[in-house]
Amino acid sequence: MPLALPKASRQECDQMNLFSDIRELVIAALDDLAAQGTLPAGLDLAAVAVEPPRDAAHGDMATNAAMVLAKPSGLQPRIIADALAARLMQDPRIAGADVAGPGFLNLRLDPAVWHNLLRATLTQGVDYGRSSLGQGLRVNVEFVSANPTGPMHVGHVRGAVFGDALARLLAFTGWDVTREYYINDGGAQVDVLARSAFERYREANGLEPEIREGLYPGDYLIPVGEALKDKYGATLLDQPESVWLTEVRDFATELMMAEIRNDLRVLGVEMDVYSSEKALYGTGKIEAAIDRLRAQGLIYEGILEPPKGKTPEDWEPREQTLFRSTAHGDDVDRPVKKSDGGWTYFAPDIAYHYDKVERGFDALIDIFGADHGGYVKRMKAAVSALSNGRVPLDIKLIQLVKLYKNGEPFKMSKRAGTFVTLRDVVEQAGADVTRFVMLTRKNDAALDFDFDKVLEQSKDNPVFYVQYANARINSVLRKARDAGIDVSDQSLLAADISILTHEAELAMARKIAEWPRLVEIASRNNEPHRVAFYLYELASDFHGLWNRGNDDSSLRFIQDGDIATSQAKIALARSVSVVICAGLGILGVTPVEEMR
RNA sequence: GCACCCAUAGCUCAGCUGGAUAGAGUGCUGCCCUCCGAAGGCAGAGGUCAUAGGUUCGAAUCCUAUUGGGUGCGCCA
Repeated sequence: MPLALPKASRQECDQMNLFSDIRELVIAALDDLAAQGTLPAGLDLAAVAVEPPRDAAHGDMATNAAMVLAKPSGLQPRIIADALAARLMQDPRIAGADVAGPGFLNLRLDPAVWHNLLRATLTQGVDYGRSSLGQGLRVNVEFVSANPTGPMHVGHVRGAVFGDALARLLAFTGWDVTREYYINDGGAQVDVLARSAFERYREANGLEPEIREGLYPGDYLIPVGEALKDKYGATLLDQPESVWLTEVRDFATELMMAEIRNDLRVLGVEMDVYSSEKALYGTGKIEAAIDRLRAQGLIYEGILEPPKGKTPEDWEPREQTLFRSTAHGDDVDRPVKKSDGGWTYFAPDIAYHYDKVERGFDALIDIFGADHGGYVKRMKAAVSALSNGRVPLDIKLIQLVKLYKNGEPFKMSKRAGTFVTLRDVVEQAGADVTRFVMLTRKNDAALDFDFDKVLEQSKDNPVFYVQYANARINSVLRKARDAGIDVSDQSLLAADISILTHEAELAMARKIAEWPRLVEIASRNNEPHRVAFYLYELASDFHGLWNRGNDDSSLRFIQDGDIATSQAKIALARSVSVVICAGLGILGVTPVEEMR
């Protein structure tokens, strides 16, 4: 959902996004050309872009202005490009402007631009790249929302990490973010939990548990049974289910949620709000949400067509209460009541999302497992109807994680109780590694998680590679300090950075300049994985520069006996470190200063 | 049958919401340690971006169809 921003606020808050700065320069130049009559007035400049060129040999930045304006202006791209180039050359920041290819204008920037950029990076620290893109609007990110029937397993981890990183990314780009967990404690599965826990309670009282088919067999319920015994002694043993079900259910659910909160904390995820499905029942909230839809003529009694080609055997036409989701883009209308008159799961979901709309959020994001892909359209339809199209809902589907150990697939069986828990993963791989690796794929692609590879210390492990770059930089800082060089950010800022003129060093600065732009793109698309990939590239460039120092000692960061030069070069390294720390911060990964 | 997601180098994947000669890692081939850290470095080979059309100055990217894979499709959440 791209948002148009007034120029003034952009300049105040996003001081050092070079790409938007130069784009504004290009736009201003085009306005001048229009004022002079070189270009027709009133052209739509929205499609004018300033981007990094694919090949660095083409220059520092490229703009497509001449090509996108050729048709609406009725002029040849070459004519526009030449005029624009001449106009841009009047700005001190532009050192060169060459027309190339089909009409690209390649810009070379004055080295002082890069030097300013490095100073800005050091000044702003890990706030470098922060923006006002979200304009302080309120966004609700709902994620994890695992059923409170057991500890979190590895399948939940990716959703948790993704949601948390997305929340951090949005906060970094100017959104007011609420992280929310929807507790599915209103359905039959929590009754199953209660019955399973009750068997463990009998076990704690010295009786033989009967873990019947359909109950949860996992050992994690044994402590729950013991806790029940501590609370109730033997008093529930001879009671019928009708007496204990509600109490045991609430008790067990609460313990499971405590467990889940703990698991999330281990991963470094803190929720702002926990919402309960159960709490929606009996309050009239579900009825109110349905009535709201009814008032729009979107609720009716009707009979659904059976799915074609694959009709369930026990299918029979049945009149049901339906939500006319097709009026808001869905393929078929969806039932909100079961045949026994109770709500379907969809009804409380509608009420829950209505509640989020009512709480005043400007945008909603749901993070679902890929197996819930079938609910995307109906959920969007519901939010569209409930908010009169005001509140956009983006739903990100998280694909499966395939576990590997020694290159072999690692099978999980829920029934045998041998699933890999979140705790297992974090204990073996560590929270930082787990988080980073989970973000090295886009959310809609399946991800392989190999316990051996993620702990490997080599170049093909992106976590290590990025951390290693930061550690190297800190190693330089330590060495410089030992050599008596002042490497505080203040004194680096005071250093004469303009002596950095080597093409490799300016290329490094160019990569740093991409950070604010990358963050913006990642945020607009709700794609935190882009941050992880950028960090890998940044680290790779840094390692490359480091290695060139092996052959060309003038590229080393510490120049013996030349404090001024050393400080300038260290300022560059320190800037890289700042961006790595900012990026890792978005991913929720702790930067390390030393490899062990 | 329908909907959604996916298809890019031998393998695992990026690819900037339409830009220039499609990029990394890994694997393969060949070089390189007296070196701020070789847990590496440099270079090379490797592509019909699943297929066929369309849209336009320009398509891996957008549209249509087809093929192949995944997920889901009333009384489970």
